[in-house]
Amino acid sequence: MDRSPHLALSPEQSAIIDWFATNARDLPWRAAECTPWGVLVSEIMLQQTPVVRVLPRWQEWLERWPTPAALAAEPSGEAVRAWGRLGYPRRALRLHAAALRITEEYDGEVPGTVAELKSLPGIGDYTAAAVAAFAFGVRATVVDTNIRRVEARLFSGLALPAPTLNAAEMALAESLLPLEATNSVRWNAASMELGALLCTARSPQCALCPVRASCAWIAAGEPEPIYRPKGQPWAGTDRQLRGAVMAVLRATDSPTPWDMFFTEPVLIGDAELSRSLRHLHALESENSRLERILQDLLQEGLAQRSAAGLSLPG
DNA sequence: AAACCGTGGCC
DNA sequence: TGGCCAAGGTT
Repeated sequence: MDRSPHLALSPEQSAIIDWFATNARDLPWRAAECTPWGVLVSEIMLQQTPVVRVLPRWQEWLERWPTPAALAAEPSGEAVRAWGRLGYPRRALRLHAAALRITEEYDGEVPGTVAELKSLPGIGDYTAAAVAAFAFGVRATVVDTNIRRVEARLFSGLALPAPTLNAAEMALAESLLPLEATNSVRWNAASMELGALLCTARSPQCALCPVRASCAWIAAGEPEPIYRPKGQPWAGTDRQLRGAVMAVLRATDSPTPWDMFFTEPVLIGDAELSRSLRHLHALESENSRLERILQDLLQEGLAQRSAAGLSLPG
């Protein structure tokens, strides 16, 4: 009662936070007993990856490596292998590197400030703010794709946020962040969840939205997006080839003979992967591209070479 | 700044 | 069916 006026939430913010209180998903990294390490692992896994795909991997990781020190004690290749098919395996490598830094420089405790978190590999603006807010209760401006979309529609009347995060969006997000820490965390989590569950990129469920009456996008007549998102090609790309090679390396503990990547048939892993790699190889009149890909993977530390062939670092 | 980096599900 | 999308980071 009787709070200072400048600490008050706007009606829209109160409505979204109230909606979150009864509609939030029961995700394990939101549990009270979840450690900062658990939050950090979840945030890395969730980068560009749907929740449903993350859930089983996150459970496995936290059981196997309940602390940063536990992960740091194993070779990075184990992290990459346990990453499974989450995609962007560099995330696993960087998370392992972050665990090493946390173990050595922070006595095994995940740091709790945005600046410290951002200095760790694989942690950028979003993840640093998210871990600080959700694991430590820090007032930090969390801006992810969901929050950007919610704020673009609700306050800017746009169908979608800009192609890349810009200064105006950041300023808007900062101006909206509640001053009091607990409320700021609630706002971050609630606006993100609204974007994930109702205010979705396609077919938003406005009928269920707690702030539909004050939504600038609805008021404007739900205009179409101003731009056309750039699609990312896949078939025949380096990414597809890298993915196929990584799948082969993940599937076995023993090094894959180097020549096996250039000769047919590739009989490692399951049949689907074998077909995939053979197909890609057949498309190449030269092997220079595959050679380059393998060198890239070696240089990045996603793979290591030995006399016996190529394998995950171990 | 724009391109690159995996994967799979959905309409 | 295939383009779009998913709690981004790095160069």
